[in-house]
Amino acid sequence: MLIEKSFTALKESMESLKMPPLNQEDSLSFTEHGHFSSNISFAAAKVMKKNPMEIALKIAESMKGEFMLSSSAVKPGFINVTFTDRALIDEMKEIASEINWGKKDINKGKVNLEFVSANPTGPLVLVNMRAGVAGNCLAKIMQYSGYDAVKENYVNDSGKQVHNLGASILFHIAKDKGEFPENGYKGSYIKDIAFEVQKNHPPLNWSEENINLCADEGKRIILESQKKSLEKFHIVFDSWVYESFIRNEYIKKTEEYLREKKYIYVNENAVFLRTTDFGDDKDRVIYKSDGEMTYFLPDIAYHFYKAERGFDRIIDILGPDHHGYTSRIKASLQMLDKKSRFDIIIAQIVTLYRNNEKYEMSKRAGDFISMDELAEEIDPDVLKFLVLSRKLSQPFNFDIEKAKETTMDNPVYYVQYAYARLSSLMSNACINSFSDISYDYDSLGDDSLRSIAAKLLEFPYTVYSIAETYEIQKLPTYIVSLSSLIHSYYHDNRIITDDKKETNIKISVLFAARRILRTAFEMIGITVKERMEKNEV
RNA sequence: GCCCCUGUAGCUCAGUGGAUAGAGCAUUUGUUUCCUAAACAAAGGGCCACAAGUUCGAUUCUUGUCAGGGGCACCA
Repeated sequence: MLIEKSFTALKESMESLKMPPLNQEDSLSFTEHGHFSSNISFAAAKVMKKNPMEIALKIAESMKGEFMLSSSAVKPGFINVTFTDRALIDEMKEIASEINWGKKDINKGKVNLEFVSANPTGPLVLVNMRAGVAGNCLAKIMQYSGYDAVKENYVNDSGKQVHNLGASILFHIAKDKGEFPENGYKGSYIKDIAFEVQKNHPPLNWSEENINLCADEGKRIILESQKKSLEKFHIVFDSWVYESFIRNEYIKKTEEYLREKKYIYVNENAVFLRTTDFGDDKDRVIYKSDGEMTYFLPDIAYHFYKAERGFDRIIDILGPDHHGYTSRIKASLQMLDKKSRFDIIIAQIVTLYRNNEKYEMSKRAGDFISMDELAEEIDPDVLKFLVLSRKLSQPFNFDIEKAKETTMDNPVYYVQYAYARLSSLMSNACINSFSDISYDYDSLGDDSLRSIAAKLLEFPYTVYSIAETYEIQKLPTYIVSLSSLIHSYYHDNRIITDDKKETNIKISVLFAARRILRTAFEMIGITVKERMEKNEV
């Protein structure tokens, strides 16, 4: 890859000048001043205590490589490199011919990516959709960047909330029922489940045993429907971990370990964990004074289980309600003394508006819009693109009516249209694969075509950076800006002409652009359309 | 009270320790050629909340102020 070659040239230049070794990748930026820009001279200037401009001049002068048209030092000390057309054309060929162009083939380690992890007590809601789409996308980004990513869903299938679910269901069945359970679930789906359970069982009276039976049936039915909801968005997991399994297999082990390490103490009959030793603002209870276990211990045990499976990195994408929860889970992971890197990403709240009015939601009261219902109103492709375009750590507000009204101006159609235009060109020009294109010429002709070619070089680096920073919105931003270049070029230029050579030159770049678009679409999970169906709006 | 997040164009939001701060929508104007205007081009619109500090340089980092949002548990 050209950018790799540039790094090498930069490194060799700095070595020959006896400059300190610095991480070149950190200093990479893509600007309009060249195909490759670096501000490494500023970093070097700090270490060497010299003028950055002076350093930049030396580096620019000594950088070597036949792929470079020029390398220059500018103003305060930037280094800009411009590639030759010949080198860009060779790069277009690489993109076209290598199926996984840009994908890192070195193994950077195993990653566990946990997301969604909803309680099996009701339909998945909007923030689950947000986290699901983001997690799915992030896993693909990690894989492209050289990581071996495992997508995991944790199911809280035991504990109090499941008991409440069972009681809420049985309430609609048992004749001798009492009051509606405190903290019970009120959604209408509960009645549907109750009806289902009633069909398969003899009349049930109010008893602990029957509550558990209803809970089991409820969990099963809800999990099935959650899976279906996820499938609508093509969210698929590699691994499902059940809390019941963790409770049986890992709680004891974890507790013994923590006790041995003396992180546990008793105060007023309650059992505490010294999370303050690792930065939490207060110690947390793992057994209440009535002897009941809190949810915290199974969660630690679950992370113990994760760490034990040899992941180099563990990532949790959590909902907004876990905001105050991150410091204690991080503390507990440090207690386990595993060397895995551990990151928590909070997927912020999704708030719906209808005609500028906020739509208040409460899951427990049964008043909410599920991700299924939303998918019925708005095309999942549109939702995915919208959701991924916003920073995950920021609250996401949008108006359903507006999202429907403005479909004409929706960015997802914009980018799909760019792809469809390219596909049409390829079929008109009878190009089925890169072998139909000739790459034996030395000029790209004009700057607008050159800038599309240069934009393609950015793609892998955009992806790699997301794998480290989790700023997924950079991918949609990239796709939109590439699409914009394509639309603009398409509008201004006739691509297929009688001049075979010129046609071929244009096609060589556009074929590669189409390749990159396709890879990017697959990463964010939107449909790749060879042609657009005209919408009646 | 304590903690976290946010404040960038009329609106919804990107972005960055550096080279002229961007996009979409909205407004005004112009452009229809392979997949079609679901597109392109141009114009207007900004004390990057405010103030101080850090340095060669801050919209970006630090602190404070003001404003908005979210979270605090022997609930899950």
